[in-house]
Amino acid sequence: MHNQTLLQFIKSHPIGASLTRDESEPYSFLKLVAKEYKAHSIVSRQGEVDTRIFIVQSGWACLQRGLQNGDRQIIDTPLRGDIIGVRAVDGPSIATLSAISDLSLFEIPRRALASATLLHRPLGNMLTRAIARQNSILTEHLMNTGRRNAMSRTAHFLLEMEERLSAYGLASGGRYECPLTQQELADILGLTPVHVNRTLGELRKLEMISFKAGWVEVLSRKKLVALAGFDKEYLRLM
Amino acid sequence: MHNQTLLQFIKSHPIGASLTRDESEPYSFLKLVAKEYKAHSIVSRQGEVDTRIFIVQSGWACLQRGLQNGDRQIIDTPLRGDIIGVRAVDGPSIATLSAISDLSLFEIPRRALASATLLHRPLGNMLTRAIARQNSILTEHLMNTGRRNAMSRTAHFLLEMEERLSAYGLASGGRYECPLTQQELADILGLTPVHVNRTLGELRKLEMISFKAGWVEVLSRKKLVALAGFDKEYLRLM
DNA sequence: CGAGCATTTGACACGTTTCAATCTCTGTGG
DNA sequence: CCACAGAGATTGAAACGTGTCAAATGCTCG
Repeated sequence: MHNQTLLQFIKSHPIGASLTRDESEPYSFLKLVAKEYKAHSIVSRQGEVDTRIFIVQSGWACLQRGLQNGDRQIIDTPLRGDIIGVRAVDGPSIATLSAISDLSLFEIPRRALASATLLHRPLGNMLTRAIARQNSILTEHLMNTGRRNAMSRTAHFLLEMEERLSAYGLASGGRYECPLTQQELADILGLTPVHVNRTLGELRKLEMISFKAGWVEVLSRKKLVALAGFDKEYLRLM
Repeated sequence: MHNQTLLQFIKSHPIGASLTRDESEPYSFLKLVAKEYKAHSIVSRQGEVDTRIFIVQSGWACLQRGLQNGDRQIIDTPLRGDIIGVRAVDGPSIATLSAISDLSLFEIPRRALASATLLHRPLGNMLTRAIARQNSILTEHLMNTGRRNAMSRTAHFLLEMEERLSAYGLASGGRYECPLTQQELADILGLTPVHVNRTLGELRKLEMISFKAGWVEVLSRKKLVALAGFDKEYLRLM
């Protein structure tokens, strides 16, 4: 099923489920229409004004910000259920949103979401919590680039992805599909593609992880968690 | 004046001012009491449950997160008007909140803020925007540690602080008080104190900035902005 | 089958860290 | 009011992790 109402979405969302008590559905008119994007296509460009809010229905998105010299940093890879595009003000976008894999997005005009918020209080609550969680994720990402070396940084990221995907049943037995190229991984981790390659090789040699043909498999969670200093608390949804 | 109501605060806040239209003040009972903390004291510890929300009235706060090996990353240095402690869930805190300078904080139980939100819609709106702005700041911080070298990273941070302080008239003529030690700067920038020292020395030699005796002065904004690739758009409040 | 992109590997360069010593403040007690 | 203690700032030399450049190999899709 590709289309649904916002209320249906909220109920199905890990954050929203616990918040939705009354069933008045005053804004069930707010239909969510899924829009499909091909892998590598651009949804919204840094610097351009875009007042839409997106919610990932399926696929891997990519939120990145570029420097003048052409370097870029990938801020996050939003996955199913993640909300994108909540900016404080009606100004140009801070980052570019694109599709890593084929991507399906719900699209809501910011204004419509704001009105819906006024009609249904838990929605605003949910929004706030969703952004607060993004904050946690960003914080940990910052820890990564600021204070962890290539090995534990990479390990940490791969564990985070597994945890986030698990919340939607998209990972099992430590195995998940990951369409990221090593170049993209580098832009996430603040490293060079070459060094990412060596790091992955090292992790493979230590039998901690396998990453090939678009699939990641955690071989030794224990070793990996120790190396990364990973504590999933920051990802908690409820 | 040290104490005020939440409504008064919102009206005086750059974000809130534009949002507050009706004057019904249904929650004027929500008194903000400023609490004073000595420099270097700890307000709230990483890993402990703390359901308070803080708003900086004056001074420099420090939000940091520690690694097992003892390293730490300073996530942000909240300044006047900044809101701290909005976490998605009632779990242990992600980071430690402490005082860099003498610090004055408003303190609100999360629950009280949530109720106030239900009574006065613009408040929730303001909260959302405040967190969204933190998100922008975090994003840029991530760019810094991920993709900028020591020189432009340092330059960028010093420009950001000037911009943020300016919003409250706490910087003028490119000059502002900055109680940060080089050790703390290092933990913000993801560098070593030694290297921060060399970097500041270099910036001084290039006549871009002066930083001594707790005061920062931008000597050549033009050169600094070019070096940092600084664009203040991400800090916009309204 | 070939084109083009992603991965892998090697050698070397460079930015940042590490370790250790010295210097400069600033506040304090005698 | 001066001397001292302790923290922060500064400097140097060497080590180390990551980046750079370039070439080779392996995939995947038309």
